[in-house]
Amino acid sequence: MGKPPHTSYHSDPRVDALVDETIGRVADKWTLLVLEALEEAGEQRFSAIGRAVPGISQKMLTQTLRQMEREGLVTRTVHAEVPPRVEYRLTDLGHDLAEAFCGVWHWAERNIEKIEAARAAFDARK
Amino acid sequence: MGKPPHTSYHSDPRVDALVDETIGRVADKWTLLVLEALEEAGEQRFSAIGRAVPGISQKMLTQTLRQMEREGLVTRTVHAEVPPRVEYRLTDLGHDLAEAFCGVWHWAERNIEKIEAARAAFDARK
DNA sequence: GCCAATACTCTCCAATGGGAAGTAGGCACC
DNA sequence: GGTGCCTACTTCCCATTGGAGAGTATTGGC
Repeated sequence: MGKPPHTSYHSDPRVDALVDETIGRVADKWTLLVLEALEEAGEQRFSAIGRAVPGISQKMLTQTLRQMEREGLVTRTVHAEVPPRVEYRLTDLGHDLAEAFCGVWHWAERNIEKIEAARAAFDARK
Repeated sequence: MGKPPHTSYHSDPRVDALVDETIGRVADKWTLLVLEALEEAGEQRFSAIGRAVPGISQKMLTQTLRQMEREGLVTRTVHAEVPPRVEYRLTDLGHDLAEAFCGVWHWAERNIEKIEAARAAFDARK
């Protein structure tokens, strides 16, 4: 659909496309988890974020942080020391996004049991 | 981090892990976009969803819908007709998730310009 | 001189995703 | 009565992505 009339506040397909594209870049697992970690702990250094997001590889952490920096979600501050220290902090934009995702986080918390049940049922049926 | 004391309502690492895992399965580009499409248009058939989510391949649409069905986000109704007709509809759980993501959608709408500006600045700098 | 610490960066391999073609199954048309 | 046609998949092949793990740059401390 090019999105039907419906009760939307806009219907500009270019805006829709842009929003979709933005969502596509922002709504992936690692971005969301890193966002969460930074929102909870404030300014953090590279390796601390890595510990806060279990399962992420260094490569993906670097990549995710770079992308987030590019989108204006985090700032990156390099301290010229040895050993090196690089700190990441959410921008206002990043903070707003974290708050927007907060609802999803709560949804997940609230519904873990329902989801597990749905999966068990689905797996049993198939 | 095992998540510091902080003002959280829980601190059970197993719950955290489960939530992370759930987020990981639910927070991907295609799931979010399909969720959006179904939330906007109500019950929809396979190919209509495909048209509503520009860029998705049939394979990913099938896969995403199956996974969403498994998580209990959508119901799948097959009408034994020719040509076949399969309709997908959000469950209450799926509807709640769509509402939770609503904030993200609005955030994207509100901040497209800031994001574009941040990207332009980043690309110019580097 | 050598090691430790940190934030990457690179290389190799496995998994994922897109594109296009194939499948099932019954009805309409010639 | 064979030939398409319609729709929701499914399969195959190939390019891209992601993970594991090793390598790199820097410099103060032993």
